[in-house]
Amino acid sequence: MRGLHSDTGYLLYRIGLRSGQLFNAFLQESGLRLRHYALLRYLTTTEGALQRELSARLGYDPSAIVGLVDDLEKLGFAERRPSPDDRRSRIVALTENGRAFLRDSHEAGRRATSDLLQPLDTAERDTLHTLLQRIAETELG
Amino acid sequence: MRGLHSDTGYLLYRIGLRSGQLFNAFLQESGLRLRHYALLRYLTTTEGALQRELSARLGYDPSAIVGLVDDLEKLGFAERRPSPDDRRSRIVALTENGRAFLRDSHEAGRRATSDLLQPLDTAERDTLHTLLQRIAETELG
DNA sequence: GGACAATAATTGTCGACGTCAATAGTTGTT
DNA sequence: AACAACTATTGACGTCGACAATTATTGTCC
Repeated sequence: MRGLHSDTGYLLYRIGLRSGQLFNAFLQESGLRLRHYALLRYLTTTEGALQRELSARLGYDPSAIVGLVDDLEKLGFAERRPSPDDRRSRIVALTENGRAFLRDSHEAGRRATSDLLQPLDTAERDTLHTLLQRIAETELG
Repeated sequence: MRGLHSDTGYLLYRIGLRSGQLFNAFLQESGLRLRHYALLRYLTTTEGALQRELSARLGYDPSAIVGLVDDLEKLGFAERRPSPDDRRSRIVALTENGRAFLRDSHEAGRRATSDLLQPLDTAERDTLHTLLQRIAETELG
């Protein structure tokens, strides 16, 4: 029996942790964390999303979404709007400030991932990305 | 600008979290967690390791190693032996019970990873493993 | 139409985790 | 002999992810 590094699942766990650390390091100066950033970037794909939807798509607990949107609202990067057809729901949407922040930080974000994938050449990175996306589609929805 | 799922680093982060969850689920009945399991499996690769060495190889803080070895000692899966040439150090080694536990749980462990990698065929799993190992060598030592 | 289940957001709690500072005991150096 | 470096340990702190409970609102069913 060999060490755990022979196990793909464990490698994913370890490298995933490291990747989160790199993301958080690049976000540090902005006062955001990876989860805020993920939420912001998800908002770019939609006009506005219910918190419920954010929870499902990002894989965070609904209770976690509350605090994240609170923080983003305080920074002026996102806002809650009342839903026209359901007074329970609130629609979360990017603000202009949020869009500007994403534009400015885009390069730094790419660099975080690029650091991690440094040992791989371009073709290998593509391969890795494709394989991971297949897993993500099945496992994370 | 697209969502974060287009970013390989973020995918690694998300899938890594999921992998850790699957491992912990399979370990639940044994009372261990992924970190204990990783330590146990590392011990199979060596006659005995200083806690300092475990910290470096597994990427856990030295203070975390203390608690993990405590737990494993209580369960009888590992033991601390005095180091002959340095009274500061303790050598951590697998016990016979520890070896038996690893034998018994080996299949379940493989299944946890196999579940996660289900969307991939054998060749793709090999490819993924190779790429991850390249990253791990550079990033994790 | 009225009772009741289901849903959206929120609050609070809990254990696990990663990081860091501080300490005691031991060794190496000069 | 004095002092720096190292090993294991303890303790503290903030973050993170999972869960239970609550409030307000909507949908369903008889």
